[in-house]
Amino acid sequence: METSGKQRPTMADVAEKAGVSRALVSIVFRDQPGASPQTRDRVLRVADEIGYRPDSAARLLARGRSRTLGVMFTVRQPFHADLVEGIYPEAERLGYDVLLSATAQGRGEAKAVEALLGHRCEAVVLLGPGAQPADIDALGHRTVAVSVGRRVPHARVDSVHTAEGKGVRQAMEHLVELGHRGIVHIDGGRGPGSAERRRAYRAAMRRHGLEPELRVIPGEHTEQSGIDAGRLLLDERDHGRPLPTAVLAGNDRCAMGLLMTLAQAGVEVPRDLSVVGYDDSHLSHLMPIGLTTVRQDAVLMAEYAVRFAVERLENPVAEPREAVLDPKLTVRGTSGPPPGG
Amino acid sequence: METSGKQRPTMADVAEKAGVSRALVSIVFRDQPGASPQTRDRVLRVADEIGYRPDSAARLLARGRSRTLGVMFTVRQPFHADLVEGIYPEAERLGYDVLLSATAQGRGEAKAVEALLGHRCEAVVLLGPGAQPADIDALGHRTVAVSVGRRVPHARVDSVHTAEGKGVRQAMEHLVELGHRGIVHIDGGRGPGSAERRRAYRAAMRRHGLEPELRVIPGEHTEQSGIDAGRLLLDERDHGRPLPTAVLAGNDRCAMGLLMTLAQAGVEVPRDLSVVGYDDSHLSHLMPIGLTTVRQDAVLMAEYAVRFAVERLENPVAEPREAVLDPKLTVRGTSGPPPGG
DNA sequence: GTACTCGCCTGGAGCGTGCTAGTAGAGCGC
DNA sequence: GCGCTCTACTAGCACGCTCCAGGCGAGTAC
Repeated sequence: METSGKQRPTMADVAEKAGVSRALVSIVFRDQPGASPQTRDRVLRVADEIGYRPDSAARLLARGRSRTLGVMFTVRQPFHADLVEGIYPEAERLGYDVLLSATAQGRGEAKAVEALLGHRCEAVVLLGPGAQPADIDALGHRTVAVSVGRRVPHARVDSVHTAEGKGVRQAMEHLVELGHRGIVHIDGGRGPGSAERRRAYRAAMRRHGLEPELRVIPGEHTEQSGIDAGRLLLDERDHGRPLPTAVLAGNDRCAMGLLMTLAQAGVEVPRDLSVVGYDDSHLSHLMPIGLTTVRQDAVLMAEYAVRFAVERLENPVAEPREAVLDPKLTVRGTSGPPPGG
Repeated sequence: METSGKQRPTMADVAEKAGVSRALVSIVFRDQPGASPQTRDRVLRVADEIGYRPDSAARLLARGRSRTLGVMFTVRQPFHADLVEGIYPEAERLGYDVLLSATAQGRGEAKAVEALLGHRCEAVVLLGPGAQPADIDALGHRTVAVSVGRRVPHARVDSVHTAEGKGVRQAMEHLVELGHRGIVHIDGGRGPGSAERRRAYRAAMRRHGLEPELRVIPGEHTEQSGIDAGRLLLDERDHGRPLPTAVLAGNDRCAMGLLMTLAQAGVEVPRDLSVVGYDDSHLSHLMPIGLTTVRQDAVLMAEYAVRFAVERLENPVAEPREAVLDPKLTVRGTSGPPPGG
């Protein structure tokens, strides 16, 4: 079997071998009317035989449109993985191709987006973008863009996110009902949704008359942040300050870091301390007792994002839209009544 | 500011505005000799002004080569994230573009690879492929392919993996030296490298005269698998069978699941039980006490993979190559002397 | 002077598709 | 016979770029 060095077969090859014109092959492959069933069959058979596969570059160049959606994401965010898994099927359903571009060390968001645009993506879906609102707005002017997990108020982009306030409120109600008063929040810094979550936490504490107990530990959406916060709390305990009875983490990753630190220090969850996360990424199910968390429906968010992008492509002048999904508290094993309660 | 409906600017636009030919613009953008510094400047300035960005589809179509590497990966594998982060810079260094295609629910490896080939990737890098060797071989005949983390003995693909046996051996020496005898292995099922790791575990147990203690718990490379194994062990303990004193997990994810289960059950690591992982993915650093694990150098593996792909593109008839990297045991906090030792 | 090289630049032929306009042939009504 | 429609098909340009074969002017060697 001859192997390499071969040119990949083109439409012309198929056309010649099937004894038809290139245009006819094109028609067959686009599933358009204008070819008899017999010819259709023959063309497809020949194509399969010689291993022909339409060249998306040429195709893309020829028709004006690429029908491709670019997705910018961060490799290490489990929640992004959930979103990506949701984006693929919905895009396929609407006849769009998906191109992924990851941010990474030495490859910032700008670079990742450039790569997507260079590949002629018609729209860009940004998963939890950390860029300045002004930059996002600028991008929205250059192309169709959708921000997922972060609202960008006055920018020319659609956005999909959850009602952060509502989610936090549910979590706080849950904890307060269990009897908690000393509830600490580890926040997500400049991460998507953090500001809203922080605000809602503060409001909930005030509403329940717990203002004296209000405390926000600065953090970010990483495991390390949870670990750091955990160490801080344990350290303080060793110096006389009692542990809070519950912690509302910035997201699941942060909660996981915290849980590990606590476990290693012999603090039993939820007996000694309750922990609530945010996202309901796949991580949450992994804990043997399960992480109590605020569920953001990744699949639904992904579907909205794709649909927004596609619809805006069809009607570019529409006003920016915003989908605000209802989060839902998912009570699992890491929350319970406070020690003395 | 006018926004949408605009055609994206082309080379011709830049050429006209700069008062030169299209070919000259092309030269400037490819950074090739044949343009004076002044002209170069002017062209670049004009291009920037009108927001020109070379169209990679057209570019790709025009030169025969796409200079694009396709990467198939699994969104949820942290180690893949590490690899992807290593692939980007190396590919860029060698002048290649990177396209990612994820496997996901309802999107198998075949589909992911098809997408890459449709986009004219010259080579495909498979991260931990689970496909049949025959299929991988077939792919290797159709295009340049590199398998990472899994050797595919008689196939026409290059591969990069670590000397699994060596890594396991180091881990086992470490545990035995600490005084462990009851060492259990949770294996990785059909996951990449699992067979070799399992074999090396068995050999090591025999070599140290621990054959009676030899035990392999079937698993896979997921957190869930670690959780299940942990539950199994705890369950057995409750029915009288003593816990092993050490567990060699199939990979880090598995180890993490196990650790969580243990922590929740009050089993203290490493006092009551030592745990060793495999991969040294970012997870490992996250534990407060750190996970003892066998380090696979993701960056180095990524570099090899990219280089193999590129070199084979230049010389397609070369014999398949195999890079076997030395893993290195990284002792952190989850391993220590056995309870009675 | 001629002959040559060298640096800077242009014209035009592709690359593999999509798509529009058009053709050949069959069928039908008159 | 003619004119019409309909199906099955084809010719050829366009897409935005690369790259090759030059061209033009200035410098250099003889």
